[in-house]
Amino acid sequence: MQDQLISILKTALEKAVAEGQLKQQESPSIILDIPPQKEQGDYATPLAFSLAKTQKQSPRHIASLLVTLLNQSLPPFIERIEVAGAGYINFFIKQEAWRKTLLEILNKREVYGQSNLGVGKRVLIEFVSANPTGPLHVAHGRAAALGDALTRLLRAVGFTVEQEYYLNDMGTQMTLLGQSTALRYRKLLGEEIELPAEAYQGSYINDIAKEFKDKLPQLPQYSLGQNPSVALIEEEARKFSFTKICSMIEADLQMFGIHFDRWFSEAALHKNKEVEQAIALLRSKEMVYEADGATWVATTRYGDDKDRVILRQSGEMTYFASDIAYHKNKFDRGYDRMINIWGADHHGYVARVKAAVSAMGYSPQSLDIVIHQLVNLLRDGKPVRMSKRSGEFVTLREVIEEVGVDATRFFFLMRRSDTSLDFDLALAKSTSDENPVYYVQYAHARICSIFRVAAEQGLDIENAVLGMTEVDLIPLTLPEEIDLLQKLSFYPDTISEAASRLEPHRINVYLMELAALLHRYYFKARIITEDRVTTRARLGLMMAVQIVLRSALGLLGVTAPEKM
RNA sequence: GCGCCUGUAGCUCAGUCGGAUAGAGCAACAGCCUUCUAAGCUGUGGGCCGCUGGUUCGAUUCCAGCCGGGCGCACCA
Repeated sequence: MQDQLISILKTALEKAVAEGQLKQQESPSIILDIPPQKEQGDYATPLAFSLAKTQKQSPRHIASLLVTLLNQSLPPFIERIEVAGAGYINFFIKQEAWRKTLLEILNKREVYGQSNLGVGKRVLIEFVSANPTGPLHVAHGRAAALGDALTRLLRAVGFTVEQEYYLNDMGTQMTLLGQSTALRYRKLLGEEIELPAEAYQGSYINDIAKEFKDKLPQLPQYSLGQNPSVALIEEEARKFSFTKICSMIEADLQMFGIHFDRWFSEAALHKNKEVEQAIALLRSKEMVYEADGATWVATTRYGDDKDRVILRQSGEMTYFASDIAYHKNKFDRGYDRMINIWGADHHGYVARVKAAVSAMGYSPQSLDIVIHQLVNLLRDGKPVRMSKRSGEFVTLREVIEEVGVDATRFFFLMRRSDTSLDFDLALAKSTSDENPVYYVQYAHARICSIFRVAAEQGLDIENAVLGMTEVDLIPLTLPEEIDLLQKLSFYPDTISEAASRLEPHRINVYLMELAALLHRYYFKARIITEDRVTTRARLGLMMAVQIVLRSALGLLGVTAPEKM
């Protein structure tokens, strides 16, 4: 519908130019709005205002000129077009047009709303990528929900999307992890040991150490009756803990409904000499220099605040060196787009990574870095204190176990990612009208319930809807019905917008609006009436709402329950 | 001090590629269940869109400066 309006407006513009009524100019982007008042029509465009300046004519004049031209060949779905206010062009749509939309939904079913904007394009989306030193906590959950919803959105508009988790499986923190487990292990054996402050403290380390204790005797040193060295224990503990924690993380994600296509190992980058190659590439671009005993990349040349070290005085590589190699690897895999999802605590890295990408000769425009702000976990409005140092943080698993996958996902996605998020556990769990998840799911369940009652009365829904034509939908004339139809017709636009702006929260907002209209309608009118013709039309409408609710919930990874 | 994000109703937030009288939920108050699920619906009140200036026919939206909040500013990960 919107596309058609835009295209007839374009035609009218061209005509006006051809007839000399308007000067030739760059075709302006045509914006369609919903007027604030019903009397102002179904759609409106402020096009005349934006033309007024370059055309040196009053908006009102331009608007009436365009309306005259539009009226010369009015498409059948338009009732009339008016000039309003200082120069708005208002469109009044015939009801039959809405009926066409409904039929389209009933025909397309779950593919309604999808488009092909991204067909043939491959996207790599990297998210979560938490260090494998402990279980995922709530902030990772937001990243996980976001990455997965973006994946679903991008797939809905035709992109081929791969999900990847970058695994920091080497370096200081892995050493520290091994030491932490080893210390706990030795404590279990009765040694008197103070745990250093920097060691990982969580109780999960203790659990891992217990398992480790059972496993360690299998080492050859033991069978030979020798005592293994501390270094060996730490090395074994590192490998063991890493494997354990990775499977913990994977299990948590699986519980959350997320399965990565690829776990990308940082260690593999080093093993395959890719870090060296990336540095060599930068060297060839004369981006690398030595100073103060370290090796630097001149990222300031590409807009970073300061140059960055890649090889420390000690001879060790920094993580930034791996990151450079990782991004080189991504670009070399030939994706059309790459998306990274990072927490706000990493936003300082955006400039340096983009700089490194540019410096290697790749296009930084192909890389989107989505930053999400942190999560404030609340219970009944009061903050839940978290401290990673003491190991007392709320894990994603705990949240999911307490409030469920659906509510957790919905809450994480409800807000724009660059605003901080209040997540109230008590609210997410409550089954009251304060809780938007249930509000939306209830709308879906309600429709299912209507269908069950209809079925009891011998109405075959599928049959009733199958082969429906416009004529069958004529009974849909209530304002609440038109509102629903109109909202349904915006679904494809909502998806494209959410996908192109990488903003899944637009789907949450849409869902709440659609659910509100459904609930309102439910109280205004009975679906199943004595009148077979009306009943059939209304069932068709309910089916369309159900299809869209289910589809939109699906984009968020939230289920659409049949019963509540 | 510098950088990024943010400031909209009492609270939590939509809206912002400049456009008509700025929206929703919650909270408050007043109503609605012999009828397809009341996890719902209806109504009322509630706003210098942080402040100041600039650009514009028009600014909550763009720009600059200030003020407040969050997060970063390592040869840490």
